[in-house]
Amino acid sequence: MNKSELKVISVLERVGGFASAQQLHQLLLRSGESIGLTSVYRALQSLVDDKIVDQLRKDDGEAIYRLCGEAHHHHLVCKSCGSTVEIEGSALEKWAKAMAEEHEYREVGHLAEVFGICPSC
Amino acid sequence: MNKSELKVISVLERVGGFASAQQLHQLLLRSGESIGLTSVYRALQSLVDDKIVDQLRKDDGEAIYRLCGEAHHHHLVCKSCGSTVEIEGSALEKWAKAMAEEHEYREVGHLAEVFGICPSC
DNA sequence: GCAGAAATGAAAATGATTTTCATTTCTGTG
DNA sequence: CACAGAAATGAAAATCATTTTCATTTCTGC
Repeated sequence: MNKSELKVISVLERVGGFASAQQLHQLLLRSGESIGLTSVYRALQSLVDDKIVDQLRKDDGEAIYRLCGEAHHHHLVCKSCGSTVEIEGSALEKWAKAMAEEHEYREVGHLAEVFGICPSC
Repeated sequence: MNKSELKVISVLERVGGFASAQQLHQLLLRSGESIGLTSVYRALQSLVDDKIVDQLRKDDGEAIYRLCGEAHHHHLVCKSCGSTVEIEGSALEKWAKAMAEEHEYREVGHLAEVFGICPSC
């Protein structure tokens, strides 16, 4: 855990939700920290790898990040307001793995989202 | 509905699942069609606007597309050659339903694909 | 204190996607 | 058919988030 990662974690705590790498960089600069955009990306990458930060994609493809202590998981996305809830996905992981093994696929990844209308919409 | 859109629809039918714009372009060229990458992007954009095609994002931010309204099933997609295998998804269906109920979401649907490298690649 | 390792960031590279723009194809009309 | 305006096409350039490179700085253990 190096300096950049600590800075990024602290700004993510302050934000309390999703933010893009560029936004986080701006916020850090504005609050007086000295850090390069490169280091923000590197820190985020490493935090994502360590499963300290959760990364997903906006519709336009830009990555957004938030703190998340949990293991790999998926989202329940509201079709109406766009709010997301983390959901538990171990059943899904098992399924994806089993399917891939059954057909002898290598380097397997998966993609899953559940859509619906949230209670408040 | 112009020529490019027809070509893109026909290749999407052939693929039967998700594919990126670049993959679709390659497939079209390989099957003897003459079409520019620009036109593939333009056609996809317009088909997405018309809700004929679904667009989503892989983890790396690349957009992938598939025809809407295809019978509901899931695929194991080869990242390298694009070939697909239909896979059994009842475990997944149950999972999606359970997650949605747990969070009181209504009108639930889901998307799931498993990616990997097929045995022959 | 010092050598080697790790971290840093500016600048260049990358790669998907979008835009520009000149050219080609289509469409309807007389 | 001819012809004008509209739509479609695609090559090349532009865009933009992200990654890589690489020279420099900071750390670490001895």
